Order: sequence, then structure tokens, then C-alpha cells
Amino acid sequence: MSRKSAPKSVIKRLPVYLRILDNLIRRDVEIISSRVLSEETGFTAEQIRKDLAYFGAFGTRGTGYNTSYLRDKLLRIIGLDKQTRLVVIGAGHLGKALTRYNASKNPYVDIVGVFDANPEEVGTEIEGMKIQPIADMSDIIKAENVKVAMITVPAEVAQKVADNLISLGITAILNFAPTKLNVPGNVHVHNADLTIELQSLIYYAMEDEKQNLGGNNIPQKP
Amino acid sequence: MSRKSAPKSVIKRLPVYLRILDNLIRRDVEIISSRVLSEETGFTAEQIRKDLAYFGAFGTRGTGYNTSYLRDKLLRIIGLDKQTRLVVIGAGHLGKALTRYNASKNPYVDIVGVFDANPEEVGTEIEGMKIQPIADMSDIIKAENVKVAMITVPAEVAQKVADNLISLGITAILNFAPTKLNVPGNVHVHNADLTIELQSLIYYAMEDEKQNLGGNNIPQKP
DNA sequence: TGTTCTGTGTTAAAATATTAACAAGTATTT
DNA sequence: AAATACTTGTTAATATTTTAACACAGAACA
Repeated sequence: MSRKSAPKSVIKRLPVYLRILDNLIRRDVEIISSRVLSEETGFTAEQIRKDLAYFGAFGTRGTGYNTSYLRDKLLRIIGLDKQTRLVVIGAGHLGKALTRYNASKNPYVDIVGVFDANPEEVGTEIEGMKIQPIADMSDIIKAENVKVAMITVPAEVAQKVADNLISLGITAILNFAPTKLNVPGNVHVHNADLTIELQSLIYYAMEDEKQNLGGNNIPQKP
Repeated sequence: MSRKSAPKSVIKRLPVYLRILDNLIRRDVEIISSRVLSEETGFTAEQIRKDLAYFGAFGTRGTGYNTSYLRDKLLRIIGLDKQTRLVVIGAGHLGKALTRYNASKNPYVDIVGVFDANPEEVGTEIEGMKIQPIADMSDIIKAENVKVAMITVPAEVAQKVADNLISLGITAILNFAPTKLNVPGNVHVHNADLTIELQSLIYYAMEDEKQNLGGNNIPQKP
């Protein structure tokens, strides 16, 4: 019964498997082996099998995995089998990008509100949705019983926005503001910090550069 | 001399330290302990000290770290002491958000070109920079000797764009397209996949939901 | 100048995560 | 129907990462 709960690293890979399966199903592929999944995802076949094993046995030995069946299982595991309602706070370029992408390409979530403090943005449309004033946030979050929010406001106001959201019942925040949010223990925060990704990439790029430049550092034997 | 190279997980935290130090220096804080850094970053003090130790001994025992000194060291370590030139491919909302953020808030990088295939976008300005046609990409990358690129094009064309970039000498790619890029071994790719962050967040949020719903599962003593 | 206090840097232990190996099914072939 | 080929699920070994413990060095104070 009580299966050992899956590591965080595993949870981060599940959405990748899900996406590949979506693609395969669209291409009418019905069966897929862990080896081929490996090629598509970049993770090793062993890892994929082990990841799935945390949640059950979904494949057929000698054959592979049924794509539709495995997708359904993954949806259930991740919690996407029922649409997740969410709100976007901050309708700058990033907020708009996220709204547009999720509204058009992510069938598993339902954006029920996009909010911005800037009066000039309020009223304009994005993906058939009117951007609303922050003042209206409370009503919608309560009426729709929203639990998940994406924050794309400037860092200076992110904590205030988060506090507000939490008081309205939000328990999961995807934070794009480059700042640490202090939240109570029952609230989940994932930081999607684009600067971090860029700077750590630069680290590896520069590392190469140095090696190529540094010349012959090998000490000569006397 | 030959220090053991730092784990990936450490590299991902360095930009966070850097940001906090920037903030502290702006507030004229000159000395900081690992304990206070811990509060600001959310990482443990032990972890911070150990992370820094991979690169040297930058603090003073009994006192803490000099903020300016540590920032300079971190800049050197990450490779941000010299400005990194980079290009943005794809000028949709996400490309614009990244361009705007990095041009105005990230002093360590220099965006030398923003490119888009859509003729309607070409010529419009973002942060004082004209969006250029993909056709001009080659000239600028070569002229400026650019090594780093951010890709924010649709998934369908991401691989083609990446191949093109690599042929022009790009060796580091921050990929926002939700697809796996196949690249030669000397090219670094970091995937910044916003869907993955959102879906794994939903996993943890739904996990709670289930527990709260499930009712009293504790078996009664007879 | 010695004593105490504070906080770093280093070494050791514990916890996570990945990789490898293989036994156990399933399908296919002869 | 037996033998072969395949591919999963599970267990064991390895590697990585985090947490903990503490010796050591500088600062403050008596």
C-alpha cells in the first residue's frame, strides 16, 4: 500500500514524459518503449522506468508502454486529470506570454483571471480575456475557488501580492519575480527565475572559453 | 591548485547569492554573515559556506563576508566580470519580456540583437533596440562574436533555429521552447521550461488537496 | 595579554539521486 | 511447443548532494 513518496527530481520529469506522450498520441503512436522515450526526452531509459515505478507498473514486459494509458496515469499522478484553475498576477510581457501559452497550448489548466495594477493595461484583451484591476482579484479567486497563482509583478511588490493571494486562499505560487517569497508552511512556492538560468548557463560557457584561451598551462618537465 | 569542480546544484545558487549581495550593497551593508545570507536566500548557512568553499575562502572568521569583495569574487567565478554579449531569437511576448528585463535590470549582460521571423514585428522597437529579421542574425553574431543565445521561438522551429545558431558559433543556448534540442557535445543547453514548473507545482498542490479531502483515514483502535 | 565570543572553513555522516544489473514476463520465431 | 528476442520492474551499487559537527581564526573585552 504505502508506496515511498517520489523524490522531487522525479516529479520534475513527469511533465516531460507527459508532453512527449501528447506528441506521440497526436502522431497516432500507440506503443512506446522506455528506450525510445529516452531518445525523445534525453533522460536514460533506466531512469524513466524507475521514475514510473514510484507510482506503479504501467507497462507490458517485452512490449513497452501504451501511450494513451500511460498519459492518463501521468495526468492522474500529477493532478491534471481535473482542470486546474489559476490566476495570473501581472500582465506585462511575461504575464501575457504565460497567459497566451497556457490558454492556447496547455489544455490541462484554466486561466480564470489576469490582473494588473496598471490602469492602461486594464480592459485590454489577451487570449479573449480582459485584463482586470487588482481590486477584482479577491472576488474571482473566491468565486472560482482558485488555489494556484502565477506572479509576474516587479520584485518590489511581489511579497505584498503574495501575502494578499495567500489571504485569499491561494496555496501554490509560481513566482517569476526575482525575489524570495516568505510564505507559511502550507503554501508551495516554485521560483522560476530566468536570470538564474541565464547566469548559470554563462558559467558553463565561460568555463569553456577559459580552457580554450588559457594556453599551455601544463608545467614542463625539467 | 586543482580544486574539485563544483556541482551543478552549487552553480545554480551562485546567481542567487549575487543578487542578494547586489541588494545589500545598494543598501550600504558592508558585512554579512552566512546566517543572515541564509535568511535572505532561503538556503541554509552551512550550504552557503560549503558552496563558497568550492572556490576559495572569501570570509573572515568571527566576522562574516565583505559584501563588495564577495560580489566581485562571485562575478569572476560565474564569468560575469566581463559583459556577456547575447542575442534573443523570437520577439514574442516572452522574447520581449526577457529583452526588457535583461536590458534594464541585468547589468552583467549585453543584448546585441533581437530577431524575429514575423515581418510585422521587424522594425518595431524594444528597449531602444530594433527587432531585426532572422536574415541579419548571421552578420551580427559573427561581427560581435556572440556565444550565448536565448531561444523563444515556437517549439516546431526551435531545432532549426538552434542548428542555425550553432553553425554561426553559438555555444550556449537558453531554450524556452518546450522541446528537446539535439546539439553537439560542445554546446551547452539550459532548458527553461515554464510548463514543467507549473505542472510540478500543481502536483504538490493537488497532493495537499487529496489529503485534506480524504477524511479520517486513521484506523480506529478496537 | 589572556579569555571569551562569534562565525568561517573543513571534514565526516546522512540523505538523495543516478546508474547498472538482472530476474521475470510477454511476444515472436522456428 | 520450445527456443529466442525484447522490454519491463525491481534490487543492488555508485555517485552526488545536503546536513551536521567542530576545529580554527579573528574581534572584542577584561
